[in-house]
Amino acid sequence: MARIAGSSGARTAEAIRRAALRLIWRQGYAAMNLRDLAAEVGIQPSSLYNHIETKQALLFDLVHDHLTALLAATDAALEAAGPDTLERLRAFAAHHVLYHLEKRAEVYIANSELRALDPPNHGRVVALRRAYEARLITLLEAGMAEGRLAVADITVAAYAILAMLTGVCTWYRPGGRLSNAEIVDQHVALVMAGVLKRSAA
Amino acid sequence: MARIAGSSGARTAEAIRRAALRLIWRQGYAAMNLRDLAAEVGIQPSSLYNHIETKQALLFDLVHDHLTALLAATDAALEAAGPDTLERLRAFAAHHVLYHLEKRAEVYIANSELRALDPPNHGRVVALRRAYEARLITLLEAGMAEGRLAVADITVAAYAILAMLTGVCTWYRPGGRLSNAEIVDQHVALVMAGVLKRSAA
Amino acid sequence: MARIAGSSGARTAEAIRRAALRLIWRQGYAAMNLRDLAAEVGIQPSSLYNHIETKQALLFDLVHDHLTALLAATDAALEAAGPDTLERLRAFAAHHVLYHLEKRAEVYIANSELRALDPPNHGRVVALRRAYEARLITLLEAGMAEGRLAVADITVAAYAILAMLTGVCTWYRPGGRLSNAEIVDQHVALVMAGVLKRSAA
Amino acid sequence: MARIAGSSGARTAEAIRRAALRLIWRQGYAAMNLRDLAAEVGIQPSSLYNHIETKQALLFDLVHDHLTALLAATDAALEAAGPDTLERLRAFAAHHVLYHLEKRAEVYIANSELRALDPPNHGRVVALRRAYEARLITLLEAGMAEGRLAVADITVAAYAILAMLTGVCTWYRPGGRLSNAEIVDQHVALVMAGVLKRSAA
DNA sequence: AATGAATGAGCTTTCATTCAT
DNA sequence: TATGAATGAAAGCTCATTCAT
Repeated sequence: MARIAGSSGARTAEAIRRAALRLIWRQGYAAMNLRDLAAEVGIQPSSLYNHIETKQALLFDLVHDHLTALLAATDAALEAAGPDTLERLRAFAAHHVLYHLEKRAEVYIANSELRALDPPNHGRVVALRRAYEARLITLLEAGMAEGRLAVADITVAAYAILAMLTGVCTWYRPGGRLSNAEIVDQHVALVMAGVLKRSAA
Repeated sequence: MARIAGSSGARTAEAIRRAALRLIWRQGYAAMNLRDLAAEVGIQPSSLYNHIETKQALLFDLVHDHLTALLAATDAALEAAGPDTLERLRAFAAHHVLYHLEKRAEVYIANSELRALDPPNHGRVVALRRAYEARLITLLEAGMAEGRLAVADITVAAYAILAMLTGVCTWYRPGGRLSNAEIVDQHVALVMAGVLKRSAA
Repeated sequence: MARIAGSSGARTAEAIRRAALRLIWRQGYAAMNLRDLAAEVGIQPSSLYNHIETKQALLFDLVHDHLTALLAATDAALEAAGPDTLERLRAFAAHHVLYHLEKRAEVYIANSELRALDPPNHGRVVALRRAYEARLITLLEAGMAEGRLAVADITVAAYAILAMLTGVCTWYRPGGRLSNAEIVDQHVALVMAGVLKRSAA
Repeated sequence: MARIAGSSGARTAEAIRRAALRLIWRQGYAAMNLRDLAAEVGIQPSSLYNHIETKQALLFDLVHDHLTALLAATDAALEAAGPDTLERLRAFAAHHVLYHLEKRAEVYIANSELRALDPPNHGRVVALRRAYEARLITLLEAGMAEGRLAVADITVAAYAILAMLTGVCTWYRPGGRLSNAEIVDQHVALVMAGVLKRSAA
């Protein structure tokens, strides 16, 4: 008899990814062990290998898939924001914060476990990150060219902005005092206040 | 690395701390192993135990000593800045960035290896971190009370600012295009632009 | 030793127990190391952990299982001896010697490695030992109450008898000059001569 | 200035022996470590080597000195008992128990840590033990020759008696319910009752 | 797809011992 | 006589991974 779709196998694979995400987020890649991962999923360690290639490949998949999805979602948000540079910048910041609020584990891992990737995987992931950062740098360059933004150094500003926006992952707890929208708005405001030419708001 | 000739105990202990700092920074606490640490110092793994209690105690010492030193240096910088709230805020931001530029390894470890501390050590370190964050929160509260700052939420602003300023550790490389002073100035400007009430600059 | 071909898990587990028994008997628990144990069984040291929890748990299992089996076998022997107190006492002594001749390793370990058990395990084993000693003490009390035994102090007598009977483990070598039956008989005779009231033989 | 007799050095050496005796008694030779021994004495581990040659030599000294002293004291007790075989046997048993009550640690170590001695040391100690056992065997042989004792096998009887008398070390606690004299008397009685020819008491 | 058993490499840590001071 | 620092060997145990079933 044929295996039904969404079968136990696929469900197990997805459970492994979810559990790995959580464990690596909390403990780090090196500190996570496959025993604990298997236990979390409710299978034996050896059974993991029906679904993953190696521990390293699992990490790469998680990071790679996250960055690919982030890039696609960002491009969609910029598209939706229309052609105006400041609108696109606001949209970038808002989307970044919101996405990062919702995918804290993925984000954290993609940032902090880069070093755990072996060289070939590392290269591919760094390329994706560069592509993402380029979205912001392009906007800052456009804003400068249009005379509507004022930053001393575009690269430094881009990294500072990304650091600030990403920082939300560190302290955010769902169900906290502030709504996601409030958090997003405040961060967008901080960014825009930091980069806008005084006369251009 | 070569054996440190005529190494007194104190010199070996310091070499261990320096090497551990570097290795944990690059690889993370869990991924660092004591064989490599010993090799870096030029001694046998068992000799480490003449100078450290355990790997865990070594991590705690590094984090604890860093946070204690940061707190002391920050208080000195604030003292030197005089009584004006905005001056003190600028001094805090400037000092934070400069200190973080110079102690990137310590900072990174103190931030990202908190989770590797066992519960008693974790508690003591978190208390120190809270004390440091309180320095900034106090300044923001004072600025708000004086009507010279405008932020929607002080806690969120504090964490966002700290995230941005600390982010410098991620990308800074000594000998890069910008001087430390330029990096500091730009970050101070970004912070002040973000929090100043428009009429109060 | 050679690899056990087609070893099922249970067979390996049993081989580990047998080898551990022998090694601990000869060298003591602290002096036995798991590398040697594994080599004796014909597996790698890490493979031991598919069958034991820890070295300490292995010791506890050996001691606990021995004492449980000894208690059960003793009760069966007493049952078979019928109701007469002196018959039961003879049966106890005979069974003790015979069992100890055949299980010298288990006995020795249970006696001399008590101190190597960690506190919780130690407590459980001591309770089993007390239960065993109580079998003899009960018989001596009954014999005294019936006026057929004469000992100055029942507890001292019980310990002295157990020490004497157990002492056989120290010097017995299978295939020696005396048959097991002769050794048993002589020890029973020594015990009975020591405790019988002169008029009651 | 000359070193005074009973100087700190000699006192340290004696303290080491006393502490080693206690630790080996409680934990066994293999489980005792020189760190703990040094701590017990109040010096650093490396300082032990001003007083002992090796851990192994320390064990040998303790065992050897004990057996030598035991032999000498036994011979003195037999001498004092006069020429009568039964008197000498009673004296032997009484002396054995009393000596063992008072030197429980030494006795235990000499019995159970034989296996921890390396071959040359082991041989020398076994010779001393044999010499001691020979004292009892000689008495039993004499008693048999005189027709006053009745045992099935002299060697078995000797080992059984020694096991019983030595067993006192296992359970004796100073300050217990019975006086040393009572314990001694009871054991002497058990021995004599076990070996006397019925008509010869 | 799942598993129990095995493995080799590696981990942190302990150990008895040495030696210059 | 005492010690702090060093060491090589070894300890118990964990790890990611393999493979026959």
